[in-house]
Amino acid sequence: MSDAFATNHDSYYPIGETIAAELPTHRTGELAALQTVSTMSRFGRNQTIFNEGDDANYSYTVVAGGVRLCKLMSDGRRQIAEFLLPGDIFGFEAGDEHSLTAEALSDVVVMRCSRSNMERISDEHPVVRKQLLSLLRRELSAAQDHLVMLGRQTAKERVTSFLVQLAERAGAANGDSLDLPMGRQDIADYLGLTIETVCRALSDLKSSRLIGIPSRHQVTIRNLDALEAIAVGDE
Amino acid sequence: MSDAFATNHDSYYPIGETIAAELPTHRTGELAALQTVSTMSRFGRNQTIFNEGDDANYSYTVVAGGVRLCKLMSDGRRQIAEFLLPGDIFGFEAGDEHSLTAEALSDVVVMRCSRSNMERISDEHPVVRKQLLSLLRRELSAAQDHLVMLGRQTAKERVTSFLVQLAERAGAANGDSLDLPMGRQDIADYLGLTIETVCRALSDLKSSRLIGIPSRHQVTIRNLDALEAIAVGDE
DNA sequence: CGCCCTATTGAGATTCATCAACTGCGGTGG
DNA sequence: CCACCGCAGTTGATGAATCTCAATAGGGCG
Repeated sequence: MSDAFATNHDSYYPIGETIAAELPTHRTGELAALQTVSTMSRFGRNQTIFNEGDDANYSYTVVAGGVRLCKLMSDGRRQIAEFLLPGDIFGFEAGDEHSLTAEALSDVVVMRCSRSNMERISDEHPVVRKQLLSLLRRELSAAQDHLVMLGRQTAKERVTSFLVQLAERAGAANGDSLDLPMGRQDIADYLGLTIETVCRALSDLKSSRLIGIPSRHQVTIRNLDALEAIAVGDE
Repeated sequence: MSDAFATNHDSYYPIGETIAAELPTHRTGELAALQTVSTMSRFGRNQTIFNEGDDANYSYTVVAGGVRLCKLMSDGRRQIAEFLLPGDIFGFEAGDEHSLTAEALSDVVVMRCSRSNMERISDEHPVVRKQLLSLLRRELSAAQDHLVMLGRQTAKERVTSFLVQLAERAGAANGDSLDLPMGRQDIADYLGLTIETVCRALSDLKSSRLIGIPSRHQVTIRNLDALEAIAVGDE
């Protein structure tokens, strides 16, 4: 879980377009205002961005790469709460401390915005404020779906739901391939399963011809309808 | 799950103190402003307050009794996301629709506030706005803890964590008794277990003398430290 | 080419779910 | 006042799903 090679570069950007150009606008939308007061940072694979319990001085937006947000139990058990892709915002906390640990799934570029700037901007711009509120509620709603998955779905249903989620997020259809920026262990920790169970479920879907697995980090959707049916429990 | 006897009475209150007096102030705090534009309603045990997918025209505050928020799968599997006690706010949604179903655990009294009033007040009062934001973030943080429970804890740990949560919420110490307004099936659906497994775990804790079970709806805390240790996985 | 890391597959152990019987309590009515 | 009924909870026996442990495979990189 440790990574020696990773280093962390900060670089100050003037303002605006260069950064904005890299962001999928459908996700960040009007939060663009934040970019004007943000700093770019870079993290290597498996590097920690912040730990649960750290002072929550900054919020972040993913620019490139992927991030996982997780909780660790004292004996090492891990639960991943969320995978973040470009455009996603994280580290925007209730209290003084981060409630989750953030780690880079792959090499990742993030924009960092200080808490005070965040608050100032959201006080000044009702639009930004509403967006942040709406962001939180969407996250809450996503967490609730995640609860159903962990509490009431079988292993196969969880893995399938996960793939369907990714497919929807990417707007993928039959024949398209999905990128899996995370490893199998990450998927297992997101789904509350072991890595072996995840593998078996994937192999199973593959031999049923619902998916293809051209490489470790790619899955081809072959029959999205069937996957959606399995995800909801219609065998 | 259907209940014939339950009926629903609405009654308009003038303003203020009579209602405020019934509320535990530590929870609602300055959200008191909402009370001035709220309506009181009453629901019987197991009665539905709103369904997932219903138009989210109102937000609610529990005044007396308990409420469960849950998700249902098409085949009847149920996951309870949250139990609400007096002072808790719910039904404050991201989109046009409620993302969860709300049902009365017992006979319950709620204050209802229209979405438009809610938005107007939160636009006019920065304090209320910040409180709602903070409320959402606390809920999100609670949901994340719930994810760990469902994804990574054993049955015994889950049941124990649940009791510890209740004890903390009630500020209970060794020797104190907790009220369990919900039934065993509700607990099971909250913890992602079956009713039998919940029973066995409770019986187990009882025979280890960590708790007492004077009645169906009460649990006596005998050794909170030991319970907390089990909840975290220190056998 | 060979090593290392990740993923996959296999066999046996364990936890929890399922199915079924029984208990205890509160309410109702004789 | 007591007997019966019904529901919620508890306990027991069995089985299935998933975890654990172990061996094997595959891909990228020095």
